[in-house]
Amino acid sequence: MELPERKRRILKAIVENYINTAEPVGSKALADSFDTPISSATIRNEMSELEEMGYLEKPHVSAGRVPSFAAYRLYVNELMDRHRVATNELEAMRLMMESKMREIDNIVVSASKVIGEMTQHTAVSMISRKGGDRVKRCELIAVDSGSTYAAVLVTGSDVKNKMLRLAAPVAPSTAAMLCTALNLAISENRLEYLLPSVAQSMGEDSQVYQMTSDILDFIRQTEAGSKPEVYIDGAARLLDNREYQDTGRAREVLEYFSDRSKVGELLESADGDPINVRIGPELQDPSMRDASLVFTSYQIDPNTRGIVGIIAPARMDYADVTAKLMAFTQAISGVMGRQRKQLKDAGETDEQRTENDEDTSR
Amino acid sequence: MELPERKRRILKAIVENYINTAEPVGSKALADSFDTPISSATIRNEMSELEEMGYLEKPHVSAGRVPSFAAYRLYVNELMDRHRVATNELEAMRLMMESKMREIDNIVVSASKVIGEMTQHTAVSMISRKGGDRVKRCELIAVDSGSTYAAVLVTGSDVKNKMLRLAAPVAPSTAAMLCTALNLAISENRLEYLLPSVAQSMGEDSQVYQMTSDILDFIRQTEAGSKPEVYIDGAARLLDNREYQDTGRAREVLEYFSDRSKVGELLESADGDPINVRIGPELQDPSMRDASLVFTSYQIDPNTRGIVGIIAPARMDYADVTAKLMAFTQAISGVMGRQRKQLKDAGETDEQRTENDEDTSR
DNA sequence: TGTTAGCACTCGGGAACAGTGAGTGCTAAA
DNA sequence: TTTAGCACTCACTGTTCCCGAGTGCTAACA
Repeated sequence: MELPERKRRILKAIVENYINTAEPVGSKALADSFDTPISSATIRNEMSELEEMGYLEKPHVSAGRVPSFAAYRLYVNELMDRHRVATNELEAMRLMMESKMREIDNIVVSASKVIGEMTQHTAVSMISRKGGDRVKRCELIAVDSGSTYAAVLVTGSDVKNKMLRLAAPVAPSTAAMLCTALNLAISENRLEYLLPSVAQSMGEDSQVYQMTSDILDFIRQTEAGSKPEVYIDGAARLLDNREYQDTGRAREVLEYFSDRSKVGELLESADGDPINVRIGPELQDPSMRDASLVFTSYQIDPNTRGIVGIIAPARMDYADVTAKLMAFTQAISGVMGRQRKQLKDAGETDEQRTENDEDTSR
Repeated sequence: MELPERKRRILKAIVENYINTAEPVGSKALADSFDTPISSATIRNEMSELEEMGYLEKPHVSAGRVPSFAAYRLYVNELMDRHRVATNELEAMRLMMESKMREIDNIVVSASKVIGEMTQHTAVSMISRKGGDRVKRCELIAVDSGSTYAAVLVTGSDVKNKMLRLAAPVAPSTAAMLCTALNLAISENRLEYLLPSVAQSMGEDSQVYQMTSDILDFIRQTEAGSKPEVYIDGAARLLDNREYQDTGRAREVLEYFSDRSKVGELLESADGDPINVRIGPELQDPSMRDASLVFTSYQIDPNTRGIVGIIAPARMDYADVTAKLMAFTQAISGVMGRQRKQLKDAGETDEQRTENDEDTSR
C-alpha cells in the first residue's frame, strides 16, 4: 500500500525537521516550511492519519508529533535523498585517511577514527575474516636458553606467534624434531594423532608433551578464528545528543559498548547491501532502543573484510551518514584495489611499491 | 605546622562524611556523629579555622562545608585509616582473578577488569617495559609462494612478527641469505652497515633491498619500545557518580580517557611508592580537575611491570580503594612469584607446569 | 469531496513566589 | 575555651498562574 505523494512529503519533512531540531514538530511550523502553500489544518489532518498508520507519535496531546521507528525505516528506505558528499568533504576524508593510515598502524582503528570524526558520532569498526584460517605451517623458535620457545603459526594470510614457557629446558634439536613432526601432521591433516604418539614416545610428564599440547591448543585456537577486535571511537560524543543527556540512558549505552562482542555480533550481521541500517528496536537490545546503527563493509583481501559504521540516536542524519560511509568505502576500496592490482602488476614488472601500499600494510 | 588533634578528627570526619554522602557537611550533623559530646558551635569555630587554612570550602554561605583538594591530600597522607580488605573480599578477588585470568588472555585486561569490578570505579591498566628490548635474533618465514614473508623478531622476553608484502617474489634461498646476514649484523651490532651493502650488491630497486629496509624499520620500531597499551574498564561507571551527572563534565573525562596515551603517561609516572595517589589538580589536566587517580604497580618479570589503578571523583573512598589495590598487587605478585619460583625449581625437578602458570601465559 | 479558517480545549513548561530548614557567624554567658 | 542562643542567608521545594504551541472538531468554501 503505497503512501500518497503528499503524505510522503509531509512525513519526510517531519523526519528531517525532527532530525535537525530534536523537538516535536507541529502543523503550523511545518506548513510554513513548505513552498507550495498548504494550510496547517490540512497538515493536521494528514498528520492524524499518519499517526493512525503508525508513522507518527505524540509525546503528549499538546506537543507536536515525533517520527516513529517505522517512519525512520520508511525514510531510510524510500524518502531520504541519497545525496553525495561535497567534494571538499571528500577531499577532507581523503586527507584524513592518509594521515591516519600513516600514523596509526591499524586499518580498523583508522577506519573508526576517520568515520567518527567525519560524522561527529560514535564510530565502530572491526575486521571479519571469512572462515577460520587453516594453519599451513608451524615454526618453533628458541627465545632463551631453551625453556622458552615461540611457536609461530603461518596461515593463508597471517602469521601469529605465542610464547611457550616451559618448566624445564628442551634441547633445540628436540624442538626441531617436534617441529618436523608437527608440520608433517599438519600437511597430512592428522593432528589428532600427534599428541598420543608424543605421549607414548616421550611420556605424558615430559616437557615435549606439554609443549605439543600447548601448540595444538594454539593451532586449534587460531583455526577457530580469533574473536574479532572491535574498535570504538568517540563514545563520548554520544553525550552530545539530547537523548543521552539523561545519564541513565547514556550509561546503558556506554555499558553496551564496553561489551565489544555484542557490538561485533551486530556488525557481523552485515548483509550484501552497500549500507546497512538498523533502527532502534531492530537492534534487539533494550539499552539500544532509541539508537540506530548504520554500517557498511569493505573488502580488505579475498577473505577479509572490514566493517565500519556509526551508532547514534535513531534521530540522526541518515542521509549524511550513509553518504559519508559510502564515500569512505569507495575511498578505501580504491586504495585496496590499487594495492592489489599493483601486487599483480608488479609480479611482471617488478616495480617499486608505492606510498599507498606502504601506508596500509604497516 | 602540625594540625591539632581535634582539628584532625573533625577534618577526617568531614572528609569521610563527604565521601559517603557527596553532600556538604554541616556543623550540626557532624557534632551528632561524634561520640565525645562536642557542640556544633565549637565545630563551627574549628571549621571556620580549617576553612582559613585552606582545607575546607563553602559552596555557598548557607550550605555545609566541602573538603578542598588539600584536605584530600592530607587525608590520604595522614588521616586515613589504612584498613585491610575483609577476608571475604580478598577471597572474592582471588576467585575473580582466577576466572578472569583464565577467560581473558591478557594480564592487563584482567587487571583492569578485576580492579574495576572490585571497586566499582573506572579502572585503568597498562604494562610498562623497562628500556627498549634489544632484538636478539630475526627469522624470516615464507608465507606464500614468496611474495609474502613474515619477519619474526626475538627479543629478550618477547617475540614479534610482522608481514612483509613484496611487490615480487623473493626466492627462499635469497631470504635465507638475507636472514643470515641480518643475524650477523645484529650480533655484531653493525645494523647500520647492512642496508648500504645490500644496496650495493643487489641494487636499490631490488625486492631484497625493500625487504631489508622494512625489516630494519621493524627492528628499530621494536627496540624503540612499542607504545604501551592502556586498558580502561568500566568507563561508564563514572556516570554513576554525582559529580558526573552533568553530561558536560562526563564528556570531558570520557574524551580524556579515549586518548590512551595521556592516561598511559599518567600511569608511567608511578614512583617507588606502593600506592600512588594523584588528587585533582595534581593530574595537571583541566578535564580531570575534580577526579583523582590511585594506582599501584606490580612486577611481571625483571624488566616488565604492570600498572593498575582507578580513576574516580576526588571524593572517593581512598581507604577502600588503596586497600583493594594493595591486596591486588599482593595477590598478583604472589601468583607471579610462585610462577617464577616454579620455573627455577622445575629446572631441577622437571615438574609439571601448574594451573597458575598456564593461566597467565596464555 | 477535499481544503481551509476558526475556535475551543489541552497541557507542558517557565516565571513568580512563599515557606522550609539546614547552615552560618556573632555575641554573651558559663 | 566552650557553648547556648539568635538573627540571618540562601538553596531548594511546592504551588500557582499564565503563556503559547499544538490539537481536534466543525462549518464554510472551492
